[in-house]
Amino acid sequence: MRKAERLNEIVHYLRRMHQAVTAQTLALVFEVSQRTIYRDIQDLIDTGVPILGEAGVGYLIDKKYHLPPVMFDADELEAIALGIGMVGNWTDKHFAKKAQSAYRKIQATLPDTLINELHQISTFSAPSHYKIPWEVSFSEVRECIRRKQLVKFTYLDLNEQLTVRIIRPLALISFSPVWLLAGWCELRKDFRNFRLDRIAKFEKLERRFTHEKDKSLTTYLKRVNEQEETRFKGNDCKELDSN
Amino acid sequence: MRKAERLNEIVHYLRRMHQAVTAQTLALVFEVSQRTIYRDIQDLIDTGVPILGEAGVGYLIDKKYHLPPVMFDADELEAIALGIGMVGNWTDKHFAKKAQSAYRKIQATLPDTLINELHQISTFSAPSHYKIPWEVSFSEVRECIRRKQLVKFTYLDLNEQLTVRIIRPLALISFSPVWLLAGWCELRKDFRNFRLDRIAKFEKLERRFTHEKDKSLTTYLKRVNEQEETRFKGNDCKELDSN
DNA sequence: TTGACTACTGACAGCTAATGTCAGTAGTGT
DNA sequence: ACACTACTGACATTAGCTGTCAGTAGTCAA
Repeated sequence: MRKAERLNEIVHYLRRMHQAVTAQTLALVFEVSQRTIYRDIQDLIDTGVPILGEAGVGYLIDKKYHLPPVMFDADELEAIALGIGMVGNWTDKHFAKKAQSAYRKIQATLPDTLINELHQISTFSAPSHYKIPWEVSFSEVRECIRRKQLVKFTYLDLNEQLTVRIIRPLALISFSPVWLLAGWCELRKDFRNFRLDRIAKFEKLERRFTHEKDKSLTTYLKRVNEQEETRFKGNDCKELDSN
Repeated sequence: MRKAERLNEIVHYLRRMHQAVTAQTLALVFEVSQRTIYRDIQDLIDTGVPILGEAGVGYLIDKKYHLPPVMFDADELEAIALGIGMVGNWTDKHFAKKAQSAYRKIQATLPDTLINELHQISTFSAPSHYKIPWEVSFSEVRECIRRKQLVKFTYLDLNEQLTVRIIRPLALISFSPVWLLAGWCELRKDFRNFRLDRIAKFEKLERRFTHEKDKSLTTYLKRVNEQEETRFKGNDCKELDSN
């Protein structure tokens, strides 16, 4: 069953990438050897999937390729419902509402057989008492990220030092009881994380910033991944705090 | 390669036929045993293809069940993605996989305009260092809930007392760093919560239980809600532990 | 032109997962 | 009651999937 699944996934993967994808990338994503990817691609082409391979470039799929009808299974529904619930418990009202409306849209398309499954869902998320409250508006921060708008705030670091920061907001990261705002700090000229619950006097600045590769989210995530790989586990949350 | 191809062909075959097709027919057409057909159909259903099987009749595919002809907006997509991420970080591998595959199915139906939004998602969930590990298999517990199968285990309560419990498992509840198994305790003749990380020697019993209203999840949830309303906030997790 | 990067092929050993057989349970329609 | 069907479990066999290694050839940029 592994192969059949993978073939499907490869098609989906290629469809949602807009650029060429190399066999090496696919091999990493699907955790198989490149040789296997080459065989898979060949099999897909043999069965009529319009994949184009070019040496030195990678693979491209013709978007027009038509996919078979698909539905969620019971487990997938349960996973989605749980995810929606967690979002509701860990973000703000606005975001929770969006999660709910997405969920309703999904429900609306379900056939009767699956609606019954919904009533049997037995995995929930409860609002946690461990939740650490924050002052800044979650949705406001998200808006600044979207609009590439510089933000300014005072930050109380774990050494209880107060500093004023101006940063390019890049992402909000849920780190269990706390939320982190990841950004490029204009003061330190480097990436930094800030705990939402330690941010005060949050304000949007008029100034927007433009995409710069070495100050982008992609670069940041890449760096974090590299760090993860080269250190042992068992650290606590403190290390993620900024200074 | 035979199987992957056959799975595709079966879908197309069922779509062409407008009446029910028996497993025997499929077995003849594809020159495999009926047993293999049954397995294939199961695999297809597992991946979300809406095939309906009826004893005495045969198989039908429902063409209506194309996935959400639904338009999500950018926020909804972000909320779903975040939820899926949280599920991945807080449950087990099996469940996380299901969440992922659901997400991919949603992605597969998105029009190009929305696919661009996916690349701009900036709200994530990081695997938490606060996560408290548990011994029992998350998926195994879920299976017992589904199958209404009694379970037995030893439980270490917060007073460090060890007891052996036999319960009707009703639901898994995420309570931030810990997961709780909610159930009807056959020993105490009442509803109880058990922290997954304090459960040991988990075993499924042969005996199944039948639905009894006053021992059901619905009743339990109703009771919890009533309790919530009549007490103040600020309690910590201890109260949810059982004894 | 060179060098880096890529697609692609063949061979082979090891092993995973697909398959058929058999035997049984349970639902459907006549 | 009966024929017909979907569906499940166990088990031995083997087909085919996989990784590794080694090599050819196309693409692109400097």
